[in-house]
Amino acid sequence: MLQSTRRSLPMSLLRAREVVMAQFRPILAQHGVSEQQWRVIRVLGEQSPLDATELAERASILAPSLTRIIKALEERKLITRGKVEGDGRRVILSIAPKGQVLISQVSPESSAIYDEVQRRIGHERYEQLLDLLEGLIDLEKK
Amino acid sequence: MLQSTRRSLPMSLLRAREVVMAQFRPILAQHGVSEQQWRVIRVLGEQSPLDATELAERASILAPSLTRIIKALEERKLITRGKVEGDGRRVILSIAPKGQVLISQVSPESSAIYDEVQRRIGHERYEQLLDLLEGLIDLEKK
DNA sequence: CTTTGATATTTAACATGTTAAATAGTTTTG
DNA sequence: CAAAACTATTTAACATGTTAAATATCAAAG
Repeated sequence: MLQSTRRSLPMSLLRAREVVMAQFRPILAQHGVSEQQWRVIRVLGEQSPLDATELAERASILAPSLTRIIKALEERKLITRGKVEGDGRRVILSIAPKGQVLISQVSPESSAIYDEVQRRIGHERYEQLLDLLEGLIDLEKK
Repeated sequence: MLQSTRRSLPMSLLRAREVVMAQFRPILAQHGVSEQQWRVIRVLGEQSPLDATELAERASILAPSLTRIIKALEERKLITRGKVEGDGRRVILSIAPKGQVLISQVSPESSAIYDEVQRRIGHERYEQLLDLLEGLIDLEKK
C-alpha cells in the first residue's frame, strides 16, 4: 500500500531540518558563509588539522563539494590547506585565525537558537529525538 | 558553550535522511528519476490536479526548482501542465498515464524498503520518531 | 623494479538549493 | 477606471548534491 507523503520518513526528516535551518540561515548569511561552509569551519574548529576525507565524513559533505568549498574558504583565509609528508595524495586542512574569529562570533548566536528550539519542543523530547536519529544513522554501519 | 558536531540536530537530521535515502536512490536511478522528481510525481499521484504552489509546498521543493522539474517531467510525458481559467498566473499540474505507470512500478519496491527500515529500528520507535519530527515541523506554524 | 591494484583528490556534467529580481496577471484603493 | 499593492511563476546567478571519470600517488605482487 502507498505511503502517504505526509507521514513519510525521508520527507519528515527533510521538513524538520528545514524548520531548524530556517532559524540559522539568516545568521550565517550575515556572516557571509553558507550552511555547508559553516559545517566545514565548525568541524575544523573542533579538531584541526584534518585530512579531506575525514573532514568530508564529519561534515557530511561529498568529496566533490568539499573540493569547491575548501577552495572558497582558503581564498578567504578562513582555513589553510597543506600537504602531508609521506603521502602525496592527501590534503590537510586547518582552521585559520580568521576562521577562529568567525567561530567565536557565530557560536553564541547559534547556541541561542539551539536553546530556543530545545526549549520549544522540550528538553526531554529533544534528547529523545537525537537518540532515535542516532539509532537510524547507526543502521548504516551494520 | 559549543555544540558538538556529533550531537547536532541539523547534522543528525541530515545524516539520518542520508541513510534512508541511500536505500532509495538505486531504485529511483533504475527508473531514471531523481529523488525530487519522484516526490513531485508521488504527490500528484495522491492528488491531481494541483497548482504549482500547492505542489511545491507538499513536495517540499522551492518554486525555482519546481519550475525546472516540471519542465523535465512534462517533456517525458510523466505529468501534464495546464492553465487555470479565471487566474492566468496559475499553472495546474496533473499526473499523466505514464506517470501512473511509473508509480505502480516504483511503489512496491519503495514500500519494501520502508518496511525494512521500520523493521530494523522497530515499529514503535519508528512511529515515535515520526511523531517527534512532526512536533518539530509544527514549530514553524506557531 | 615494474606492473597491477587500491586510495585520495579533483574535474566534469548535470540536477537541485537558494536568494533576488523580473514578468505577468490579479486585487485593492482612491 | 487607473495607479498601487499583491500574488504566482519564471529567470538569473551562484553554491552544492550527485554520479562517473580522470589524475596522481601509494601499496602490493610478481
